[in-house]
This record gives sequence, C-alpha cells and structure tokens, in this order.
Amino acid sequence: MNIADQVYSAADSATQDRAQTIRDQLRDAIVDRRLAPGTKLSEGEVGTLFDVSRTVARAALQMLSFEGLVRTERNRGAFVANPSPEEARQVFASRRLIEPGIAIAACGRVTAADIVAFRAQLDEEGRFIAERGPHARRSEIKASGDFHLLLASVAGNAILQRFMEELVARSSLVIALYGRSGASACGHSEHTGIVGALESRDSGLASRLMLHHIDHIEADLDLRVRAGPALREALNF
Amino acid sequence: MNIADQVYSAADSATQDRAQTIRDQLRDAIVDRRLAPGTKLSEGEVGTLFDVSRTVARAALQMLSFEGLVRTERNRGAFVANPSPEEARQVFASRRLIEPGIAIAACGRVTAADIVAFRAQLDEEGRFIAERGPHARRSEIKASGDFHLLLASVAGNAILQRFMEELVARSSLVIALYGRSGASACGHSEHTGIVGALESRDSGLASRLMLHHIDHIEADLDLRVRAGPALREALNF
DNA sequence: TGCACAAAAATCGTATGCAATCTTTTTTGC
DNA sequence: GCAAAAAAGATTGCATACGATTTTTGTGCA
Repeated sequence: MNIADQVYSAADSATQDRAQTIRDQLRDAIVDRRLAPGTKLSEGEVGTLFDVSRTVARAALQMLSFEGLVRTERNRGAFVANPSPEEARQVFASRRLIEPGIAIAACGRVTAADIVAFRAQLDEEGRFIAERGPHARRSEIKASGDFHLLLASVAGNAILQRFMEELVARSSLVIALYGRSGASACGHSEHTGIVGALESRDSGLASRLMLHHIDHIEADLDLRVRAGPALREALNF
Repeated sequence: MNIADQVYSAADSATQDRAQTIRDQLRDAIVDRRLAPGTKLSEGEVGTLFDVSRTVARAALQMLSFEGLVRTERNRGAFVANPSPEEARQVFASRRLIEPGIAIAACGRVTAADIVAFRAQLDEEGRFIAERGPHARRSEIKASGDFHLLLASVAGNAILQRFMEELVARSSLVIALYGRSGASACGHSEHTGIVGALESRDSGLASRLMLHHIDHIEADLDLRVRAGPALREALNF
C-alpha cells in the first residue's frame, strides 16, 4: 500500500483537521484505484502510514464510510467499497435527478472567470485522453469527475455540491469497476458541449445535454452480474 | 438539557453502535427543538448524559456535523446548527430537485402494504394537527417529515433516501426557525393528494403535486434577514 | 492427510490522560 | 474607575492503554 506518497502536500494548510487531510488522501487513492475495492483499511495501518494515532485514522475512515466509499463492519474493520450493480444504478439514478438541475442553476450564475476555469479543465481532460495506459485512464476518470465538481461549485448550492462530491466519488469507483474502456472519450466532447451551453446561458440545452451525458456514461457500463452473489462474495475477499 | 429521556428506548437493538444511538437521540432532540439552535453540545456533557466516554460522544457529534445539524468549530466545540436564510433556500432548492423524482420512482414501486403505511402516517399527522400547543406543533413537523421519509424509502434508492434524511432533518430545523405557524395544516391535505396519486400510479401527477407541496412549504417561511449579519451573529451567541 | 479444537495474534471498541487552545476571571497599572 | 495583561479554569485534539471480539496459527486425533 503506497498511499502516503505526498502526505504533506496539504499539510501547509495544517490549520485544518488532520483527519480530513487523511480522508482526502484516502479518497483520492480509492477513486484512482490505487486502493482496489475490497482492500482492508485497518486503523492501525492507516495510522502508521500517516503517522497519526488510531483515533485520527478512525475518524478519517468514519468520514469515508459516510460517503459510501468505505464499508465498515463492526469488530472487523473498514474495507474499500465494492459497489454492486444495483448500487451503481442508484448512483446514476441520483445523478440524473440532481445534475440537470445543477446545470440549470449554473447557467444562471456562471461568470467569465468560471468559463476560463472550465476551458482549463477541458484542456486537462484532453491531455489525459491523448495519452494511453492505465495511469492515464485513471487520471482521465478523475479529471472527468472534476469537471462535474466544478460545475457543482458554480451552481452555488453547498448542499448539492456535497451530494455531488459523494456521487462523483462513487461514480469513479463504479466506472473503474464496471467501465468498458471504449466510449470514455466521447465524454470529453459532451463536456465541451455543456460548457458551450453554459456560455450561451442556455439552461434548457445545458440540462438536456447533461442528462444525455449521464445516460451515456451509464450506458458504457457493463452492469450485468458476473456470477452468483455467493461466489462473488467469495472472490472479493 | 433534558435529552436523555428514554435513552434506553433503542438499546434493545444494542448490537449496533452506541454512537449511532446517541446520534439518533440528539437528532430527534434537535429536530423537535428540545435543543435550540446555537445550543452548545460539549463532548463531556453529551458523554455524561448518555453515560459514555467522550470518545463515543465525539463520534456522535461528528456524524451530526456531517448531516449539517451540528456545526463544529475547532477547539471550541459543537453547536446546534442555526441555518441562515440562504442555507434554508438551498435546502429547499435541493428538495425541489430530488423529491419529484422520488415521487415518480415511488409510483413505480409502491405496494398495497405501502399504501396502508401511508394511510397510517396520514392519520398520525391529522391527530397532531387537531391538537394545539407547542408540543403538538413539534410533533406535527416531525410527522410531516416522516411522511417524506416514508416516500423516500418506498422509492427504493438507498442513496437518495439518505440524502432525504438529511434534507428532511434540516428542513425541520428551518421550519422551526423561520416557519409562520399558519399554513402547516394545508401540508396535510397535500400529503393526502400525493398518496392518492401514488395509489393510482400517476407519476406525472405525483411529481407535480410534490413540487407544489415543496413550494408551499417554502412559501410559508419568512426568510427575510431580521438584522444585519454582524448583529445577527452577535445575538446568536 | 484432513478435521476439530485450543491457544496466540491481530484488530476493534472504548475509556482515560495529557498537552494545546480557548474562555473567563482576577489582578495590575494608569 | 477602567483598560489591559496575566492567571485560572474549562474544553477540545490527540495519543495511549486495556478489555472484547475476531482471525489466524498450531496441535492432537482420527
């Protein structure tokens, strides 16, 4: 487990909680699949890696458990979540409800500076798509998620923004698990289209594009159950 | 602070976490306004009241902090949330996005047993509306929230259900803070209408009724800022 | 060899202790 | 008498300790 690559990257803003820093690092590692689903995250190990006591490590794991990225079992420990196809469908059903509305709200509040940020984000995405290999693919998933988070922040609703943070993180897990490598590039062009709609303040178009975009992402998944649940459980542990 | 009235009401299912039990009790107390916004919830006090160590009390407070019912300040402690009008608007904006979709989903999955449960819930609401006094009003707010939670559970999406739990809890806080006592009774008839739409599986109607219902709840609030922010802050502490 | 059972190790749940930080009260200087 | 500084008190942040539970290892017996 090589999580703590740059443990102190965010430690300059050390005024904040250490547990939160650890949570962020672990979340990145999970979303990037440096930590595979089902991996055990023992409190002691996490604490040692980040050089904190179990108390702090436990708090970080509790946070991740709330976000659905980690599943905790009493007296057994915490494990990286292993979302079922049903869970995956629920994640995308939730996004279908929320994100078109976020797109509409963003249309009403987007500034020129935001557009610049969106363009930079799109460039970043394009860079990773050009590359090949598993590392680039992970970065691509992450960048794609960041686009949606940027949109949520522009929409200006802190509650929805937090919901989206959770949904995007879980989506990344789902995509990494069930994604067919194929059509992820088409997501980039769809993002570009959404930014265009934002720029022209066309909320109806932005909403429609977003809905289609989510449909496309989900359509790219292979959510058929691969084996009987019992076997599945057995293989995952 | 007389929270721990029936601490051991849920202790029979003691297989579960104690922190979770405490969280539930505190949440009920906050939603019922037995704990007023701004009230300090010190770890030591909570621990003493529920007869657990600060460790457990702290975990419960952390959970409530995630749900937005409690605000924690570093090195200062936890306080019952005091949502601003802006926060209140965001809560209802979020509900407007999510709940019509939940109503539609519920239409596709509602069973006869569910309808029976809804009827029982409506009866319960009616009972509190008939009564008067502050206690009945709190119970009324709670029962009204329970209706929405029941709907969310019928919709069958665990993620949205959790989001709704948070939104309903925060709504109860907001209503208690900014509600004009007037039109809460009309909510009951709207609930009845929604159940009717569910029964006839009319998802379009259910969705529309829900949207109007949320609009009505928010319209019943007085979200004008009462004083300058500085003074407001000063008064709240 | 394979299985059942017991001992050992690992891990979690929780309580408690200490240092750091914040708040309040007291003291001191003007 | 009042403002500012200093001390006392309270509360949080974090680490550590210990009992409880789970998992693993080891051993005897069929």
